[in-house]
Amino acid sequence: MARGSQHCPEKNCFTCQTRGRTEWCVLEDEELQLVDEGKTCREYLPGEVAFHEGDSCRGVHCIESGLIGIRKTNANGNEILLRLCHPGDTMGYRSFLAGDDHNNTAEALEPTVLCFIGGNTVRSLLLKNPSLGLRFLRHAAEDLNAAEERVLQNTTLSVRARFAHLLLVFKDRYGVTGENGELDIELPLSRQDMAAMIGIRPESMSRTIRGFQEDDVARFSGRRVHVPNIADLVDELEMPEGL
Amino acid sequence: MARGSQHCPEKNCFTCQTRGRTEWCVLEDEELQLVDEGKTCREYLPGEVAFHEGDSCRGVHCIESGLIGIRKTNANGNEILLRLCHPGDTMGYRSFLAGDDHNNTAEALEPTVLCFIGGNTVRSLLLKNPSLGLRFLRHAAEDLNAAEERVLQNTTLSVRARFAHLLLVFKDRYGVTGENGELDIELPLSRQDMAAMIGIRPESMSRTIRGFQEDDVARFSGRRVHVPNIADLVDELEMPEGL
DNA sequence: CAAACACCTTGACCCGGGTCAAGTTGCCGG
DNA sequence: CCGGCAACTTGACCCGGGTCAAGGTGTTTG
Repeated sequence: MARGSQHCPEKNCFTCQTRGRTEWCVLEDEELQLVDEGKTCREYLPGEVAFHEGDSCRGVHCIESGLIGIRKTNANGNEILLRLCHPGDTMGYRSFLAGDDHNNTAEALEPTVLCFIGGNTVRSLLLKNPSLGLRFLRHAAEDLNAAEERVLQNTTLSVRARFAHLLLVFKDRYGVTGENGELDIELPLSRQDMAAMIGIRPESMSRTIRGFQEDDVARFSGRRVHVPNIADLVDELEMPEGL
Repeated sequence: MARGSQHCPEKNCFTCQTRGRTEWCVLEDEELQLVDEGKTCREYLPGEVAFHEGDSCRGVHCIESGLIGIRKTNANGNEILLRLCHPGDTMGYRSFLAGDDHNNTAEALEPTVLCFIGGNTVRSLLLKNPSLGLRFLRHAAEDLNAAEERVLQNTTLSVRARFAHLLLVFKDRYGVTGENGELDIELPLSRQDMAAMIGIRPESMSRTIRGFQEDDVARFSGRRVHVPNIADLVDELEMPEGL
């Protein structure tokens, strides 16, 4: 195991770039002070794990910078990548609130700085400021809709359609849209991690990519993707009915 | 469309059998009074729908008695049965809290009585009593874990394993366990609805059932299931590694 | 520079489950 | 008792994606 992890210069919640767009934006200065004093920051290198499935959940993690992948493994050793977490996202709040152990694994996919906020701090904040709870509730509701949507997608759509869908999701955060329906994306993931996101094997990922290139839906070069016409990508979502 | 739906004699929240085990158990008498006065009750016959995907969400529904199936449909017309809701369950709180339209459909699978609680009532309760919000938050967290678990199951397990899993889930609510590992279940669903639960076609459901019978894992007769040995059912979950 | 290692790609093969079509069974209304 | 309809079953066929095995490519390490 790489010895690259380390405590890093403490970050400051008051000047945190992302706070305005997160659950924590509802905190009063006095409450934020509590967070700021109680938190611990740490840097993770790619491949390092912030928490494992089964670890007891002692608080929540907030992403200051970087990229985290949430993985889940089943009894047979199969693994999928459930979702990506970006700066500003708070991780582990569900296990924490449900009073469970962590039920998935958080792994850094890029160099990442996490702030850990202990359970006692979170509990007292929830009591002090009920709107924080409502914020998390709203977030959980949205995540839940996304997860159920995904259950449907994974059981009904073909691999091609699922991959097209994934690219369209990446578009919003990692894509640049050209004037005439063109699209360029800088992929945040390796092929095998993309495969894990849509629940297939790396070999199938390769073949799907090849398929898209043969049909001129998209052109891949390393982590760069060029889509000549977004409409073609959208069409992939509705393939089943060939008429 | 059957004209069987009707307002039914109003139910009383104070004497409701299931309240003690639900989110609403944290309400003070005065608050419960609000719910009781503001709610509307209605009976639904099998096949009737309480709300459709896309309907605007004006409040939450609480199940007094009966059984509800939550369905979700995608753009290509494929449909799955996401989960079942039982007496005491509150439905629609996620769309309500996220401020979205309903994103799935609630259909009665048995004669069912629902109490509808309007959005204004819910909002004022959440403000009055923050622990209600925390209750729902906890519930959402649990649902989310279940949904993510299901994403994993559906993409990694075989149909046999998924069906075995479904039967084991039914065991808790609809099963009677015998002394020597025997198990009898009274299925709450038709075959096609079971198929929809694990994301397969009715034909595959039939074949899977036949497979279980041929291997003496379970015997099916209408909605009655007899499992000679629960251990065999559990083994089905771990098939992939045949060693 | 070479060796080692991860990641990716390709081919050959196979099988689980979807699809289509044709029955069967069971239930309900007249 | 019969006719009609929905749910269920069965068979034949096919194809998408998994699996296994063998390279290829690129990057880090000694």
